[in-house]
Amino acid sequence: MKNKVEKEWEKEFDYFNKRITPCRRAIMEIFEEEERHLSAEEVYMLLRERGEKVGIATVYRNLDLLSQMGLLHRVNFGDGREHYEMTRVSPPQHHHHLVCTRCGKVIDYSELVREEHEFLDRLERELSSKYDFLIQSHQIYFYGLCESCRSNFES
Amino acid sequence: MKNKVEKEWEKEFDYFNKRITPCRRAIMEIFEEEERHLSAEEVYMLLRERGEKVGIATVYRNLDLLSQMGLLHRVNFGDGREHYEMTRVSPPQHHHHLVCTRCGKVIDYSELVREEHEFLDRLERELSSKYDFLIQSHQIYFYGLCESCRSNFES
DNA sequence: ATGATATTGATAATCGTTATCAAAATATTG
DNA sequence: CAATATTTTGATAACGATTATCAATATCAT
Ligand SMILES: [Mn+2]
Ligand SMILES: [Mn+2]
Ligand SMILES: [Zn+2]
Ligand SMILES: [Zn+2]
Repeated sequence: MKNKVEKEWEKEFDYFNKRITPCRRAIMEIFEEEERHLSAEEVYMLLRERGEKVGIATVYRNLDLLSQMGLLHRVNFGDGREHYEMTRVSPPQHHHHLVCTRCGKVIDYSELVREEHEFLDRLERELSSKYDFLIQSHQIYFYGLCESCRSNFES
Repeated sequence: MKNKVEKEWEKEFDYFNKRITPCRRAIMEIFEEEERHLSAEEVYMLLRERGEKVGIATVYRNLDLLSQMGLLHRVNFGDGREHYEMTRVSPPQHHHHLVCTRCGKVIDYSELVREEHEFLDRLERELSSKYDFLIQSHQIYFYGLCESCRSNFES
């Protein structure tokens, strides 16, 4: 009886007619374990640490695929490379980002999600009708200076 | 009497101890005329059309400088290159962006700025104190499908 | 003018990402 | 199972945006 516990995301592969390859599974597991934003290069390194032998091109390909499937979120913090993070549905982990423009530090926040939802709902309705635009997702970025960058501020 | 009308942004160069070179002036004028998002390459082309002979490296350098000075906004629509737009203060033109994930089209919107301001003020206060983070700016992106991409949707 | 400093242009280098294409893995068919 | 079709992969070349280098030029302060 191979009653394997199916992970949430496994059914998505069926839906998209994609195979759950060792590489893809490993990438998903990495994002489940590491709870942070990872670049393609970082994912590649973590895969090798696990003993998975994969090419960097495949990592890029699969990060792309997983993003299109909605299993990962692609985020851009302005440092010249893309980062990815897991799309968590249970528990929901809707959040946005504070980005320090000096040191690049990124902080996740999920304050006022209720109010955000309220505001964005209204806004989305407004924009959808006015611009005939189907809104599927949104991202909010705050830019500024983190605590340590402010204290080390001499110039 | 050379009572030249000083532009709003000219004093910023004083403040930052930077010189108003022909290249920098031309770039600012381009952004004043073209009311759109321009990539470095596009700015470079427009400069050459004007007869300004400048190197592409100088364009990159100055777009960077002008952004740091706050005269330009740097925006990223996920197409692999940075774009810039003028920071307009009078009249204030605070706005955000709708990005079509299929064709890349970008729409400026400034709906519900009042409500946005209200909400973001609260949020900023919350975040500033909780994370000891000095917030200086923010950007909101909506991703989805534009009208024409939705109608041409067959697959 | 003289010397110090800032800016520029040409071009090489860097670096993240994508394209290519043959080999390997996996699914489908008979 | 065997034969065939399809998907996925790895190695590596190519690409494209951006940055670094460095000598030449322009501008500033004395
Ligand atoms: Mn995050
Ligand atoms: Mn805009
Ligand atoms: Zn910082
Ligand atoms: Zn579109």
